[in-house]
Amino acid sequence: MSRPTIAAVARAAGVSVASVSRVLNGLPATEEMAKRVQRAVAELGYVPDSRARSLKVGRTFQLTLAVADVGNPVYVTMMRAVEEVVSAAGYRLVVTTTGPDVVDEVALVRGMARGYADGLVISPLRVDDDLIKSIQECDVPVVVAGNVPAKAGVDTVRANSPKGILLAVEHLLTTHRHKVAFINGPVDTVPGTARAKGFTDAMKANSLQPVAQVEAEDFTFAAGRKAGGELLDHSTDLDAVIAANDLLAVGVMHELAARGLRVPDDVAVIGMDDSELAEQTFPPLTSVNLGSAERGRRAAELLLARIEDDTRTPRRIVVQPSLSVRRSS
Amino acid sequence: MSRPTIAAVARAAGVSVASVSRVLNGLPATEEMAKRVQRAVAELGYVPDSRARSLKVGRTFQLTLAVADVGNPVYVTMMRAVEEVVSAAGYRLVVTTTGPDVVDEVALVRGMARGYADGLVISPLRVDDDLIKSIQECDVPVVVAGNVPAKAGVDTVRANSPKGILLAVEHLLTTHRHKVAFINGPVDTVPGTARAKGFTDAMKANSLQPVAQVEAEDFTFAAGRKAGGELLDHSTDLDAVIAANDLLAVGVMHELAARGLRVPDDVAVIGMDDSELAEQTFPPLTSVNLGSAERGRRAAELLLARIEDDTRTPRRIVVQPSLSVRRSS
DNA sequence: ATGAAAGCGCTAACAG
DNA sequence: CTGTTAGCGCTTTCAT
Repeated sequence: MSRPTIAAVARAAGVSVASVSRVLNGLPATEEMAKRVQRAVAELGYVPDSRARSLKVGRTFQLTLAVADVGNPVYVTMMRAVEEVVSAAGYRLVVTTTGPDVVDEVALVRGMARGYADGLVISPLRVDDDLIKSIQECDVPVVVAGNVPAKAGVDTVRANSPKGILLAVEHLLTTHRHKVAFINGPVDTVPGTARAKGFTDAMKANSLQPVAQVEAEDFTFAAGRKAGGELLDHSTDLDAVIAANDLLAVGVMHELAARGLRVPDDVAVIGMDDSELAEQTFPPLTSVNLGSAERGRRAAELLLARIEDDTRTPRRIVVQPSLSVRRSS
Repeated sequence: MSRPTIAAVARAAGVSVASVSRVLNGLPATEEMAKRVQRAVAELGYVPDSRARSLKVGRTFQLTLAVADVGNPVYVTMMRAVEEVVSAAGYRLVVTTTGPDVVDEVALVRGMARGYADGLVISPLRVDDDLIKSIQECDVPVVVAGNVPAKAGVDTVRANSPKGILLAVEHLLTTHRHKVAFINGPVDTVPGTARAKGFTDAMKANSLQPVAQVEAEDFTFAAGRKAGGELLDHSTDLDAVIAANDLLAVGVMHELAARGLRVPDDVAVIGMDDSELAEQTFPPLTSVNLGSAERGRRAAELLLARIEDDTRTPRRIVVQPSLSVRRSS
């Protein structure tokens, strides 16, 4: 038994489909009319078909947030922020996972093209020309939470991770830590590149020589632990490590513990993202707050604005970092 | 400039829209025809409109997973499992958040009714008659990952948390811990109820007297910490605490540490869910594995099966727990 | 093998 | 204020 359509409701109420549609959309109608329609709707358990509706009006009232890995706590912060903004604006938010590969990101943007949602916020791990092209060609607005070249002409809101790393390095100096190592994620990713450069610059700016710099396989806990192992196999003389995100940081904290090194007494550890994990771990993790919540909020606002007016010139927002000092440093 | 439609492609290729549709859907056509269509598609950058398509064929090839809180790591485990199964079956998975209230859950199921997706896996925190009714009336299949009455006649896959708690209690006995307290989440939730009963039964079965039983405000880290504080304010003589999920467990671990109590030396801590957080925290958390991954997988399979055949009798799967012993106990 | 045309369920002119 | 009707973009008979 199939669902009732608007025609069934109209028949049941003894009115035209147009009138049903009007009542449902709050357009002017007599008391009497509204009553009849509402009763018929209730009786039949009628629910409008969102596809048909959006096919006609051209909008789905759905927005998509695409992230690389739902297991990364930084994304839950961002998700919460985006959700808050878009639902206040009357949109439903759905989240999808892209995975780590560009091709999947491109496929997502392409597929988004028609009908799935009215807009997309994407936080890509890797960016290439294909991705940028697919974003430009996408017929629904997309804003990227991350870094793409200015000439791409797309709305972006990104973090300032070099500045964030500078904050971390300076904090370490303040606490008399000079022998600092860096655990990065893959350098062929957008955040990986930015952080590699940021670390190098920050060290140079403070006339510090890096103890070591190791590249984890991805931005996960397991990779962090493994990279921490590699680091400690080679460099024993260090008193601080900065990790490219919180998951990585927690991974090295475990490896440190496994080798009998205490945090922060022997080695200070600083993460990045200041995600919920940072306060949940033990000791609580000092972490560079890259403004994930604000980035999510701003990205959502940008998206909403562009849906409103597609002709506005693309904006590039960068949100500034701060340091959340906890007990690991 | 609006997107090309199938009509534009047909015009560009000098063929009929029907032929374009056929080629795109892999139906028989001459080489020549296929070539022309494909070139036109490529030139115009044509992407089919999924709404129009699904309006016609009645399917969206999209499935939805609805969870209460994306910040709860147990859901990421489940999400990953669901994703794997449904994407292998050619569906796209989207995730939405319901929040903690039943009304929102109901609204979601109702709204799902037409056009958003071909099916729904929902993991409800709270269940009432309205929710069950909306699930039964929903015109797309929905399977619930959680506990609803058998008479509701819906596909479910749930955990056996009483059994899980029994495992935890027995493990504590083995390690000579007898003074055990329980931190539960809200008892007006599905998992809260099950776990309250499970704890009481497990203690009774082992002739143990609970030291205390406190109810946190929700299943979050912050609530766990707060509840831990309440617990420790009143009960000083305890050597183990079981928490209703990992987030809660980590919260009490922090409160324990704040009061100078060591884990596991002074107090053993056991969580539930065996989420990624359990191995990330320090010391790594012993946790009852409630089979989140398997539940996700089975739920997805059930959904797929029901989409295939809506007449099959509802199944109720329960997956058995195991204990992941780590260093916190 | 291909084209013409009907229609999926809905909204928005346009009449009345 | 209400009803009739033309499509939104697509797939799918039904002819050819």
